[in-house]
Amino acid sequence: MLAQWSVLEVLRSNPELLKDVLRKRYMDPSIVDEAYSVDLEWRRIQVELNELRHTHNVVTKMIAQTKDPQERRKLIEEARQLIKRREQLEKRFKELDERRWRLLYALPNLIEEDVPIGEEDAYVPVMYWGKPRVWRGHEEAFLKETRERGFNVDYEVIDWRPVGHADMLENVLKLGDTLKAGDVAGSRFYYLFEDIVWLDFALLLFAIDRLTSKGYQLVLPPYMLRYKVINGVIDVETFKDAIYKIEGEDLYLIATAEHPLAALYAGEEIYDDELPKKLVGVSPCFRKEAGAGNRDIKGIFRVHQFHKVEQFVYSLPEDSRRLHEEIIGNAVELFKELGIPFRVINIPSGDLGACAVKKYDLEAWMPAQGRYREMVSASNCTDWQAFRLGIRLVRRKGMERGYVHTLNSTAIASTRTITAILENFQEPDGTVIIPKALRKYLEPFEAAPKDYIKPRPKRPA
RNA sequence: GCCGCGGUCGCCUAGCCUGGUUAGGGCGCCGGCCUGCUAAGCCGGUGGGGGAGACCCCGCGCGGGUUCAAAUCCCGCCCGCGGCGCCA
Repeated sequence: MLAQWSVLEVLRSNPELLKDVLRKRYMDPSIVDEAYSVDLEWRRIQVELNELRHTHNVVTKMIAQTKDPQERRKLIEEARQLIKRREQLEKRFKELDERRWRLLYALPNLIEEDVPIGEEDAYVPVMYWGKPRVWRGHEEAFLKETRERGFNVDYEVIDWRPVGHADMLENVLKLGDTLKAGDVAGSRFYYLFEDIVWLDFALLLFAIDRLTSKGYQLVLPPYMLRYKVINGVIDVETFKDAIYKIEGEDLYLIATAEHPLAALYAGEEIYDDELPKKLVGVSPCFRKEAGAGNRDIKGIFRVHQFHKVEQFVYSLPEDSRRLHEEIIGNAVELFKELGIPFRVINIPSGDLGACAVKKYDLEAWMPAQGRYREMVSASNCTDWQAFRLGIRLVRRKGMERGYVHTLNSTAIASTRTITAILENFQEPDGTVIIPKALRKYLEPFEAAPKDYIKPRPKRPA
């Protein structure tokens, strides 16, 4: 009993606690009872089966040493009888084993003590930053989200209502076309043109530059993964609602670089002196958005594909809390540099993904919508992914074994960040001021915009 | 896509043809002994699971099959290397 998964340990030692976790996540806790009894039965049968296997092994070895043909025949007959019994038990064990794995795979991670308990709206803001522009009509809602939550956020009241990002793209700047994209690919797809495309790449380079400067290692991962791998990284819900499958092949499009980055050390052992391993991945992301219904149907806030720079960290169990603060801190720095007003919230138990024990979201203020919207999500997955992917930790001292912890956080998601820029840096005449931090990444290109994006009379292409 | 060869413990490798010792050896790593210190040397450990424990089971890319018995034989798949073909 060496390397053990924390959830399995709790299942065995304190199933009531685990049931409580499920309840806090608004999941059916009865699965815990089932998993508990199946695991118990599985262990019991295993003892029995191992004994049978042992006696059979003993007889088999005797056969090998027996020269006398008479004696041999007798032993072989005895072995045959043992196999009959063994096979019956093995059939039961196999069923039980499959059922056990299904149940274990359905269990969510534990929950960190400081996670707010409740459904979606029970989130707790932990910081606000920037001086949001608040249209007069949104002032009340804004104060509700700030002052009433105990944060006195400095803001600027404006009398003109900013144009929403979708209209900005489509009708003011005329640098996006979701209607044509709808014709050729479907809703939630888009064409972007000229300045917006430059902006997309500049944002990615900006995030990559900042993170690699901090020592994060740059990775371009595969954009597709096998079932076995992707199943180790995400939970059923995400699978169902987010993942595209390649027809006729055992391949799935990644919904984020987190998936292939987590898989990078699948089935391997990592020595404690190599940790933490900090990675920054860049990739397109493909999402079905199956559960989204008509939410955010306009524009490019919630789309089937976008680019993202992702932070991913492999850590020692005792360091994962600190590194969780670090990666959300990195995202905070990026948004401060961009000058986009935001807040960070602590996601409540009911809204946590199954893999995470704790999650922070960074939400940007959206002046046209009059509310904060998710830009970044930072999760501490502890050993949940590592267990499923078999990423072991080996401690030099005593060669003790366990599982590493994994953490992930968005750095920049291109389209979402663009929506925040289009709304926050919009002037009354429709011009969009480009954040100074991006200048460096636009400078080398003659055709790229530098200081602002101007409205156009018509779509450029 | 086709043909050939290969995949063994953290890494390298033996074993496979010809089924049956405890999967042997080297390196690395951990612990101990020795030592004034270092080097060297010696002993043990170094995949997963179960059991309170003595121990036991499983594990040779993955999944099946044959057999009393499979790393070894057979079938399918995956991956790698070489060759051929095809394509940008």
